[in-house]
Amino acid sequence: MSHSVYGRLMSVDRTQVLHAAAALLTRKATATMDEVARAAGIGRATLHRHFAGRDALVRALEELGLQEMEGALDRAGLDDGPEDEALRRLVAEVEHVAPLLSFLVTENQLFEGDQQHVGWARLDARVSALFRSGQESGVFRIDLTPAWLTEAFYGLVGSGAWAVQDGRVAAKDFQYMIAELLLGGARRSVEK
Amino acid sequence: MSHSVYGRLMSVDRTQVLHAAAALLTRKATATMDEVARAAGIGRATLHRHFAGRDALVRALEELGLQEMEGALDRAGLDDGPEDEALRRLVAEVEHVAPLLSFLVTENQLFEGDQQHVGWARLDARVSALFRSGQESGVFRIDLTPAWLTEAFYGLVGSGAWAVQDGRVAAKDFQYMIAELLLGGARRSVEK
DNA sequence: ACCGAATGAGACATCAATGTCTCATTCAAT
DNA sequence: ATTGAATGAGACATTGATGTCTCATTCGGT
Repeated sequence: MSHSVYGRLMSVDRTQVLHAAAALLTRKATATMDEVARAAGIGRATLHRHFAGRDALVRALEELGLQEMEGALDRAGLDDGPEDEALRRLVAEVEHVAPLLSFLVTENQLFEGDQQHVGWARLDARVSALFRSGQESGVFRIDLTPAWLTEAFYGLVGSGAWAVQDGRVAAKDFQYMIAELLLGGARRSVEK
Repeated sequence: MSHSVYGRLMSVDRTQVLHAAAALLTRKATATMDEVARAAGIGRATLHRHFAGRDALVRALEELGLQEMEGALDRAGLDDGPEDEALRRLVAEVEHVAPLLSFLVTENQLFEGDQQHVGWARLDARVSALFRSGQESGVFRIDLTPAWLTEAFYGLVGSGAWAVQDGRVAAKDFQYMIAELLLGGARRSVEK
C-alpha cells in the first residue's frame, strides 16, 4: 500500500500542471482549457478531472501561488540581517514561483466583488514590512513608499520571468538582474 | 460642412474607447465585449460598429499603442542631454499611455506565429538604444544589459499604472516613483 | 503476469459569447 | 424646426468553448 503522498495514486503532478498553466495564462489569458491542457502535457479530459472548470483552475492557481509565496517568504528569513541582503534572498527564493506570481498579480479577475483577497493582503504586508523595516534601519531610502517598492518588486519579478522565458535574459542572471536593479537602479553610482 | 477631423461625424471618441478598453483588459483579459463596451461607456452594438470583433479591437489597441509610444519617444527627445534626464522625460511622456502599454506588453496573443511584431521591435530598439547610449557615456551601469533595462522599464511603468489605478500610489507621484526606482534603486546611496 | 486506477482521444449536449440585424431615440448641423 | 447620421437596446442565429460521458490503452503496484 504505497499509495502516494496524499492517498491517491499519483500520475499527473498537480503542481507541475498548475505551473505550466500559469506560464501559459500569463501571456495568453484567453487561452482555451484545451490549450492549457496541451501546455501541461496532458489531455483535456484529464485536466477536467483535476479541475472542475476554468474557475476552479484559477482558484487552484491562486491557492498554490499564495502557498508557494508564503513558503518563499519563510525560507528567505526576512528578519535576519540587513534588509538588502534579505531582499536578495527573497528574490532567489521567488525565482521558481515567478510565472505563478506574475499570473496572480496580473489577473485580478480573482478579486470577486471589490475587496482584496485576504491571503494577498498578508503577502503584501510581509513584503511591505521588509521595505519599511529597511527604511527604518537606514538601508533603504525613505522617499519611495513601501507600497510602491512592493508593487515594483512584483513587477520586476514578472518582467524578469518573462525576459528569461523569452530568451532576452539568461536564466542564470535572473536573480542578479532583479536584485541589482531593485536595490541599486540603473544609474552608475558615484560612490559604491 | 464641418464634418470632423476625419470626414465622419464624430460621436464616440475612438481613442477614448481604446484607452478604456486597455485599462479594463489589462486586469481582466477575459472580459466580454459587452463588458468592454460598458467600461467605455458605450453600447455593445456601437462597439461592434467601430471594431469588427475582438481581434479587430486588439489589433486597434496594438496600433494605437505603438503610435502613442512612438510619439512619446519622439517628444522625449532621447538624444538630447544626459541619458538619465532623457529617461525621466520618457517616463513623463509615457505616463498617460501606461495602461495601453501595459496591456500590449502583457498580452502576447498579438504575436501570431512566433515572430515579434515589427513595430514592437522598433520600439524595443529605441528604448534599448537609450540605455546602451547611457552605458557608453558612463551614466548607466554596464552590468545590467540594455535588454533587461528595457524590460524592467516596461514592467515598472505597468506596475506604476496599476498602483495608481488601484490607489496604492498617488497619481502625482507616478513619474517620480518610477524614475527614481529605475535610476537609483531602493538602496540608500552612500554618496549622492 | 495480473489487476485496477488513471489517462488520452473522441463524441456529444449545453451554454455563453459573438456577430448581425432592426427600430426607436438622441443629437449635431443646418 | 427639420434632417440625417449615429447611437442604445434588444432580438436572434451562429459559433466556439465548456462540461460530461464512453471506451480503449497505458502504467504502476502487487
